Amino acid sequence: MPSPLEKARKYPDSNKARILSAARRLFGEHGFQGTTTRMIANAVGIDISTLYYHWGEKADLYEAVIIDLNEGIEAQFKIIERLARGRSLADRLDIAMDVMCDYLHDTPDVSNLLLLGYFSKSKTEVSLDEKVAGHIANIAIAMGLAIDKQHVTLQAKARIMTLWNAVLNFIFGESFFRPILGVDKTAYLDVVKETLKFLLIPAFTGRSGDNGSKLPENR
Amino acid sequence: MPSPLEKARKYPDSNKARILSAARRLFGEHGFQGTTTRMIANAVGIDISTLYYHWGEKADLYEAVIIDLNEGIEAQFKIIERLARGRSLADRLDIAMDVMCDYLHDTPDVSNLLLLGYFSKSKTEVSLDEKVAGHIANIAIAMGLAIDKQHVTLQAKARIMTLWNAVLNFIFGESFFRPILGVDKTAYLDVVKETLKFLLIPAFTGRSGDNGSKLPENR
DNA sequence: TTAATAATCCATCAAATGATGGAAACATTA
DNA sequence: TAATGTTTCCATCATTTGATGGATTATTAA
Repeated sequence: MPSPLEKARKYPDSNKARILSAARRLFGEHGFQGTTTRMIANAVGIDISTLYYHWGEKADLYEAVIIDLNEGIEAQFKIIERLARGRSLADRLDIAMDVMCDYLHDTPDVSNLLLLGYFSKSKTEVSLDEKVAGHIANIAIAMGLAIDKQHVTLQAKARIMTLWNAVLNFIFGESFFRPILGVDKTAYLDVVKETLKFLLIPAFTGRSGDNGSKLPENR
Repeated sequence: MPSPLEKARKYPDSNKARILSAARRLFGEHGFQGTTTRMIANAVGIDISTLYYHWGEKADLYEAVIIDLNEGIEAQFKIIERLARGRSLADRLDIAMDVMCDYLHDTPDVSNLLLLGYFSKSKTEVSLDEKVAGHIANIAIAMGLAIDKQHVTLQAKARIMTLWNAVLNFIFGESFFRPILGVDKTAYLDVVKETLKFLLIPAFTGRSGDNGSKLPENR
């Protein structure tokens, strides 16, 4: 028996799938509380009762969105692991940063929902923490900072968490941060990558991360 | 004529001040949408109409909270600037991290409200961006990365922003991140400081940030 | 003390919101 | 075609929420 999510993914033109997609975008944009079922139904162009028919109550729909989201992230980590295998630490860090930044920039809902999930104290939450703990461990292993999931040091976790969150922040907060930096949309992603590598590379490899910058030092 | 905020600060036992204080905590905890005027009035132990009498509509109260908040942050930056003056870059970075982390950890509302402000797309917002741009520039100058507010490079801004946000994330998301790291409340702040310095110091000074760590390498 | 001002509460409104029952339209299968 | 199951919408409810008018109490000034 296929799960509701599998059914929705299988028929992306169905109303059920469209509801999930619109919910993902709107929950990411306005948060759980800030999104009404009417907003979602409106975005799809259907009546709210159709929404309730397919997904049950609002919290259930939100949960489906989060689960869907996590599966996408896990797939992305598999890609990183494959690309990074056999490379040097500096290369692995570089690859991981690029892949993550590109992925999150292309699917901004992910950043939005993850950050809102971290910070919302509401009880009606899927257990995001276990998922995230797994993600962190996966990166640690892919980067060669740990040999398996059971042996990730506190320090490695904290450092990965910092950088992972930094990407999420820059993507989610683009409309806030980009005007402050005064760059256009394409330059923004480059600045973000460069900044994160500037912090990341020397800390982990002991060499400077300033070389190789393609950005002018103006402004 | 004193502003409403000045009046509230002058009489911290007045209901007007108590409303502001409770609003700050609750807005930080549940966001603007997730906080009802009844929740705030309830926390203070008064009727909602008293709240409306003192602060007008909900958005006005929220605005007062944000303004109050920013003045606190600015005061904190003055402290950093005073402590950092004349020190070496490595020392300045170290001092800035310590002061910021301690301040934000003691007043977690600040992190909560700032991050929610970054990420909420609602229109009813005070212009936080200008304030934050000013904060960033202030840090850049205090750290000796810029000579004045008009000459802060794009790179310096982005780097400071990253670290500033990292602190906010760790404080706001403590209840989410601390279980993942598996440390107690007091150790958490040390891990955060150590992690940020690990990234910060070598990137800016070219030397390793691993020495001087007082944390065991276990787990 | 008295008049005026400030602060508080009670009752209530209108709008928005989550949610549901039931009828109608559509699709599938026998 | 007839019968059955699925999907959609209309109408409607009960709550919640932001907000206000007006009466009542407390405070201050004359």
